Order: sequence, then structure tokens, then C-alpha cells
Amino acid sequence: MSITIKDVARQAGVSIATVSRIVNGQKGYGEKTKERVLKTIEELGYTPNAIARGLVGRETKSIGVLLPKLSGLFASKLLEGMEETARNEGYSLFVCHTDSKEDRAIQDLQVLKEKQVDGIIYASDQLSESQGQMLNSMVCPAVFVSTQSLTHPFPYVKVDDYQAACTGTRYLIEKGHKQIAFIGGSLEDPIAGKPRDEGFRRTMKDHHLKVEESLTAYGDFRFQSGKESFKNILKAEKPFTAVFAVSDEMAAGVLSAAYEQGISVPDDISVLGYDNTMAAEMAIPPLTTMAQPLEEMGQKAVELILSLRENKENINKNEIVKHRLIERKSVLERSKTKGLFL
Amino acid sequence: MSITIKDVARQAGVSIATVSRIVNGQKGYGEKTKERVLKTIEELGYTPNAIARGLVGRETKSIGVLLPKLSGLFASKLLEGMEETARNEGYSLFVCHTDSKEDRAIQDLQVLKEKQVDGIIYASDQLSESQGQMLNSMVCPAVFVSTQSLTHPFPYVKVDDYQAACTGTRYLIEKGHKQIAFIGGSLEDPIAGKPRDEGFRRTMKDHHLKVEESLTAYGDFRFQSGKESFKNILKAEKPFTAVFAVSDEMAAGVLSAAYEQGISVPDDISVLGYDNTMAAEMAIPPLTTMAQPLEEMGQKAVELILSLRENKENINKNEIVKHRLIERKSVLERSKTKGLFL
DNA sequence: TCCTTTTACGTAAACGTTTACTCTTTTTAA
DNA sequence: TTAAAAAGAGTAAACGTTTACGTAAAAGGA
Repeated sequence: MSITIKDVARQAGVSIATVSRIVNGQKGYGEKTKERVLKTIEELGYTPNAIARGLVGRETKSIGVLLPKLSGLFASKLLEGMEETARNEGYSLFVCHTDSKEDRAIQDLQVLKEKQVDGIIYASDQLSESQGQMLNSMVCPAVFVSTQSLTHPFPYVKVDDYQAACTGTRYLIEKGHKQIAFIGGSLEDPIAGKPRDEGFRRTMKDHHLKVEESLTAYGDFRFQSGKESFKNILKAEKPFTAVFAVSDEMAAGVLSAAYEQGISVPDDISVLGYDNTMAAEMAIPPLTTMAQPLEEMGQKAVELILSLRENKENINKNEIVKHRLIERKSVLERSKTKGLFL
Repeated sequence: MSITIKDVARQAGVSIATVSRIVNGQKGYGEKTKERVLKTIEELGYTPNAIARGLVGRETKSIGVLLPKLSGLFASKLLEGMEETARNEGYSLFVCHTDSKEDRAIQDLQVLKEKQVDGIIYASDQLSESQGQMLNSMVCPAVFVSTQSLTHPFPYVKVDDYQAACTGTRYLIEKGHKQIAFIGGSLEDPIAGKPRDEGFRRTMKDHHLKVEESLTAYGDFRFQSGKESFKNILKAEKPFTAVFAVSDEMAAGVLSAAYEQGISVPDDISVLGYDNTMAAEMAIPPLTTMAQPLEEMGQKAVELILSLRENKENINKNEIVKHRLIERKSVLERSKTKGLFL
């Protein structure tokens, strides 16, 4: 069907080896030959076949990405960072939506293995035991982004969630808040759930503040769960002046629930988010939030993959990226907010 | 390095042809041989090499997707629909972020061609002349989703934007609104920009309503442009009671600008969005919006690709999917809204 | 000048599959 | 029983590259 290197070779009256060398910018041919071949390539509209290349060269210039959720601002921002870097390095991205389902992820890993990807990026989800085993059995490097695994020590790039939660909580406290509600991720999640909870509790304790259990709730980082969590917190009718939700989507959920109940943010209560996705920008009021540098993380993840491909020796390639508090409009000083159930 | 079909064959004492047949579920071997080979495969942990398969079978089970923007709810919802269907059919997705840049898209197309994808999905952006030529020169089928091209008639799946804009406008009019502001996409965009504008104007005219030009503005479908467009509209100080923004992100932008100006939605003005992404759900108030069935569109797009691969003959494969108005809280009847500058 | 090195190529093997042909052996049908 | 058909298996070519190796001619050095 399509034009191959053989066609070019025949047409230009040279061997395929010469064409190959010219195409790949190696040396071993004269200037005139080069021009003739290049012209033939142009005329015939020859495009090298990356599949054939991949077979002999044993690299495919493609990277597999596993994401629990594709829709959602978190994933897309991460993905954008990866795409940009991958593209610049000549790589393409296979993106897979695991939906946090064990079997889907396994299937994805299997497919990526068959497709001989040069690396795998496992993003923002917990790794199960069997997934870890699959990852280990792969010949290509794997890295985590915005997650990690205690049992399977692949390199990761993430923020220090514990510290970030501390920073966020401290920020609220410094603004004068003492009665703070908390909406976390699942405590069963040892990576993104537990540490943020611990950071929150630790910081409260360090400031001799009590965390009222009925002011805590745990969701799945998504909008709806934030909304419901906040409604539950409201039911307790315990006094509070601020709420820390550990994802912007959940924070948007509290904004939404608050709006339904006629509670004003930030006049009645302050709300602090986490992630700094577009949800934070678009929210009303715009969310003050603990930023994760998601594009940068995506970028670092593919850079990490690439560097692992070169130096097989790679102890301690982990990257802790810096979190940063972005002030917008959803948090006010204690003195300026009314509070609820006081 | 890794285990190949040869290793399996040798170990099991059969030829590679037999292993191949067994792996691919063809026939031509005995039950006992099959079991022995399967056991060997298990023991050795053999995984077929899709690259080699792709070379001989001339299909790669992968599809390239070109999106102007990865971050953003629109793209991610579309992508989720595609991924689901692709996965079920055994395909993987290469996703590319063109950023609406001519050269990036060309580069992407080139790479996808080299990687021998089985199909290309071009999403939600205008096709340039040279991109169209590249698409034509590809051996694999290409389809549009949420866009189309007048000069390059590839099959597409999209809503009828003109009709959808009509429906949206009519909805507002039926609610009693007469002075309606409009925030459209670029009029230079003959696919997603112009038709919505025309639908709006036509419907206004059909109802003997005047469109006040200073109440119209044109953005790029993104949040910021919606925000700025609305601020410009405000500057005109012309009376209006509702605004129709042709993307949820832009509608969220008007919500945001309105909030900043102390304008209440929906008490002062009604706002109608377009797309029905999560932005509409999360907005405050939740947006009434013209829904595009994005997952379904993603699904249809890959189905279309797949069907094009079988029947080479494919006249009129276009799919117009149904738009639908989703009522939430951002539009009120005229009698219940105060309006601005009256 | 002659020998050595470099340059400019061509040949052919390899990469891991699938598949069209073979060739036996077994089963089926008459 | 026997011819025909089916089943079970192997051989080898092909897919489109890259690359190690070989070789002849050109260039360089003394």
C-alpha cells in the first residue's frame, strides 16, 4: 500500500541501508546521494514506519498514563503537563482511564505491556498489590505522580501532603480561626487521604486547638462528596468558622451546599481548597487553595521516565515538589467572618 | 531480553506457528498441545508483542485523538467517552494537545501517521487547509467530533449548533425574556462560532425581538473570555434580563464577573450556558444549560472510526446527536428577575 | 609511488509476529 | 475396506526497519 523505504531506495537507485542512514542523519553517504534521496522521499511522500522501527530498535517512543478519572480538572491539568514534555521529547502518550477499578488498571497495564511502551506513569491513585506486581514485571520504568506506594517503591513525584495540610491548617489558624471543619479523603488511603488528615490534626494540636469530630467528614475528592460531607457537618450544628476541604472539587461542593442553605462564603464561613485547579478559579467566590503544581508534576513525571531509561542505576529519584498557598477570596480573617452555630 | 513466542515454542516443543494459533484462538492443534502451550505461556510469563503484530497485521489497535485543549471539562468528558469505547473494542488512545496551533497539529498528525494509528479523531477545533491535506494523505480513517469541515468532508459527529442555539434562545424567550445578551464564539469560526450566533439572531428575529449589538460579545469559549465579555457588556449599560453564553466555561465567567459586581444570578439576571460540563453542575447557582452529550459523542466517534475501517464505502456517515436543555437554577422567568439597567 | 585510512555505499541478518503452504496422521463416509 | 476429508502440526516468507559487516574506490601520507 503505502510507500516504504524500499520504494524510496529503488526509485533513488540506492540501497535501503543508505536511505535509512540518510533519514536518521547518520553518516556514510555522499552529498549528491543525500540530495537525490531526499528529493525522492519528497516526491514519493515517504513516511517512516514507527512500528517497524520500534520492532528493531526496541523502543516505541510512547508512554502509558494511568489515571483514575479523566474528566475532572485535576487529571487534565496533570495530563497537559505530561503531554507538553512528552511531545518535546518526541514521545506520545497512551492515556488510560482506570476509574479506580482494579481490573481495569490490570487490563491497561497488560495492554501497555503488549504495546511495548517505554514507560508508565501511574497517577494519583492507590496501587494494589497485583498492580504492583504487574508493574514490577514490566521491562520499562514506571513512576508515580501525585501518589506513591509504600510496598512498591517506584520513584514518585508529588507534594508532601502532610506538610501541605499543615501549611493549610496553619494558614487558617493564623487568620484567627479556631473552630475548623475538615473534609478529607478516605482514611484508608495512606497516600492522599491519611497524611492530610494527620497534617490537619497535628497542626491543630500544636496550636492547642481541639478538633471536633462531628466537624470532620471524609469523601472521595469529588464534587458530590464534598457537597454531602458539608451537609453532614452542618447537621451536627456545632460552631465553626472555617472549613478545609482537601480538594478544590470538594471545596466547590461545600460552596454549592452552602449556597443552597443560604450560607455565605466568606461572610459566614471561610473555605480553603486544595489542588488549585480551574475549579478554584471559577468558584464563587474564587477559592483560596493549597496549590499543587500539577503541570510541573506532569512534566517532572515524564522527565523522570526519560532519565530512568538512560541511567539504569537510579536510587532515590523521588521528587517532592513544592506546595504553595494561593490566596483568593474564600478565606477571611476570623474577625471578619460571622461563623455558624456560635 | 523478554520472552518471545520462540521461547514458548521451544519450551513447549512445538513450532511458533502453533503457539501463534493458540494465542490467537484459531484452530489447528489438539487439546493436549493447547494445554501444554498454555501452561508454558503461564510459566514463562509470555506476553505477545503488539508491535510485531502491528507490523505484520498492519493494524495497531490504537487511535489518535487531537484536542485543542486538554485541561477543561469539555475535552475531558469527550475523552472519557472515547476511552471507554476504545477500551471495550481493544483500542488505545494516543492523545495530543494541539493548543489550536497549526504547527502542533501538523506535527501530531505526522507522528500519528508514523505510529500507524488505525484512525484519527479530530475534536472541537477548526481544520486548516494543510491539516486537511495531511488528513487526506493518511491511510487510516479520520472523523471529526464536535466540529466539521466544509472543505474537507470527513464524517463527523456533533450537535446541530444552529438548532441548539435556537432552542436555547427560544427557551429564554419562552421564559419571558426579551432583552437578551449573547456571548458567542468567534464569528470567524464557521462551525462552532457562527452557527450559534445565527441561531440566536434568527430566533430573536422570529420572535420580533431586537438584538442590541452592544449586548453581544465574542470570546474563545473559555472562562476568562466569558468573564471579560460580560464586563464589556456591562459597560454598555443597556437594559437586559438574561444572557446566553455558548459554553459553560464562559457562563461561569459571567457568573464570576457578576459576583464581583454584586449582581445576583438569577435574581438580577438569568444565565444560560452551553455544553453541560461539570462546570455547570458546580457553578453557583448551578447552570441551566444546552447540553451536548459529550460522552456519547466520544463514543460515537470511535464507533465511527471502527465502522469506517470495515466498510470502505461510507457515504454520509455523519451523526447529528441530540442537544437537550438541562434546567438548573440559573434561569428564572422574566417576571421573577429584576434585570439590569432597566 | 605504494600503503594505509577513510568514505561511500551494498548485503543480509535481525526484531517478533502472522499466515499461506505444506505434509502427516486421523477421522469420516460410502 | 478405501478414498476423501479433516485435523494437527511444521516451514518459511513477509511486514519495514536498523545495523553489523564487507568491499571497492577515493583520499591521505611517506
